[in-house]
Amino acid sequence: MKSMSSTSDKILDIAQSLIVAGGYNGFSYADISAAIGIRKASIHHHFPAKAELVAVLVDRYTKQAEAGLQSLRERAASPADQLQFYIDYWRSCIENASQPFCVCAMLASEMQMLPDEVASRVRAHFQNLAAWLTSVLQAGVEQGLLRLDRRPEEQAQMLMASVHGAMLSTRALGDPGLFIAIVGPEIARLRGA
Amino acid sequence: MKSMSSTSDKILDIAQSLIVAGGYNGFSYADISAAIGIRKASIHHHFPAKAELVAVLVDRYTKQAEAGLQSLRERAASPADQLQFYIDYWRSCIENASQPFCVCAMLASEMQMLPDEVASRVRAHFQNLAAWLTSVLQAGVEQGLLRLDRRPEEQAQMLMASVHGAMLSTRALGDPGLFIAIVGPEIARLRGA
DNA sequence: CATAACCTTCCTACTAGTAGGTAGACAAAA
DNA sequence: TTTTGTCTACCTACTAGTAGGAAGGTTATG
Repeated sequence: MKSMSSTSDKILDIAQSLIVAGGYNGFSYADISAAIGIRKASIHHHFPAKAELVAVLVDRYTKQAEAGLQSLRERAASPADQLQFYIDYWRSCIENASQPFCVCAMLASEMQMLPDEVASRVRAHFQNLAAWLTSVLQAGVEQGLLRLDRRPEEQAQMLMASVHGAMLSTRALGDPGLFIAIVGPEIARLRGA
Repeated sequence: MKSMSSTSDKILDIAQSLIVAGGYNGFSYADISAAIGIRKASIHHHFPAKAELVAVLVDRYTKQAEAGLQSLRERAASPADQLQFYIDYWRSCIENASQPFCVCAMLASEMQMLPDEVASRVRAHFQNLAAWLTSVLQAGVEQGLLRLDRRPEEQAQMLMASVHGAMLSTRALGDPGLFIAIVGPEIARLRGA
């Protein structure tokens, strides 16, 4: 059994952290090469083109996210707790700086100049996340645990925007605590103020 | 009387629209050159280095924004109306595609790899905007026109995040109507549900 | 007035360095 | 032996930035 991660996984890991830092145009094959001690040409062996690399990366990210959200749904007792765990996940990512921004949020800002194969996947992730939030909010309403003043799908979009906007302000102002200061009250209000 | 804009203004105009589309690393002197029919070297005459160009651009943007927000404060009758005009401004920018994203929000996402002279100015813009929103919310509370369930400065950060997040979702999902669908209810709730 | 000096703006032509990407050799493993 | 992964060496296109000069206007001086 080889528990070490494969080269292509390492490439994707580094590329992901570089994208989180600077977006699609903010990294190069040379950066990855330097980070994992492999030649540029070897990266091209695994991922012939940059657009393809990022498309695979977003696919992987979306799958991981979907699995995480799904398991959250199974483990967390109530819809309210599911929301809480969701934002707690991001809070810890931001506070320990392991991943201070969502890959797809980062790429979404550059949407207009992303290769089609990447842009469509980023859009899909937004749809997935909105759908998950919608269904959690919906369930919360049905169980009488959440109080919404809008339709679940609208409220889901509002919440998603709040989360992404909070990441942006956190980064712009360099204050890790700002994320939870923004998103926390939003969740609290949904719980029924 | 010369009503035509100067070359350096044209350079900044184009650079701004290119940054809105693709961020700091998403444009080059060659792009500007092609857009306004001037050689690259001539752009370097006006702005010796890219970091300087963008720093000047952000200064100009911040001044324009500050002037706009200030005049909004003087013209709009109530704090509630001031908020409404603020989001209406962005709604029209997004709907007619004249400027579908805030320059500083775009740059903020790349914060970690921005030259210092740019990063500090972007941070300043976030502080300015937060301060303006805070004071408007504060005034709304004092006049009994707005109902906040948090301190004005917290509520201002929440609103700012909502606006930026709404821009991001709008872009990611390619749905211009999404902006107002997200931000509208947020304002409505502040007005007192 | 004439003219010399200067300043601004733009140009052509260039540099060093980096981008993504390719060709082919080599070694090790299946 | 064929496949897989890595390498060296290279390519073309593009990056920011520089050197030096031409054209035109402005200002100072004779």
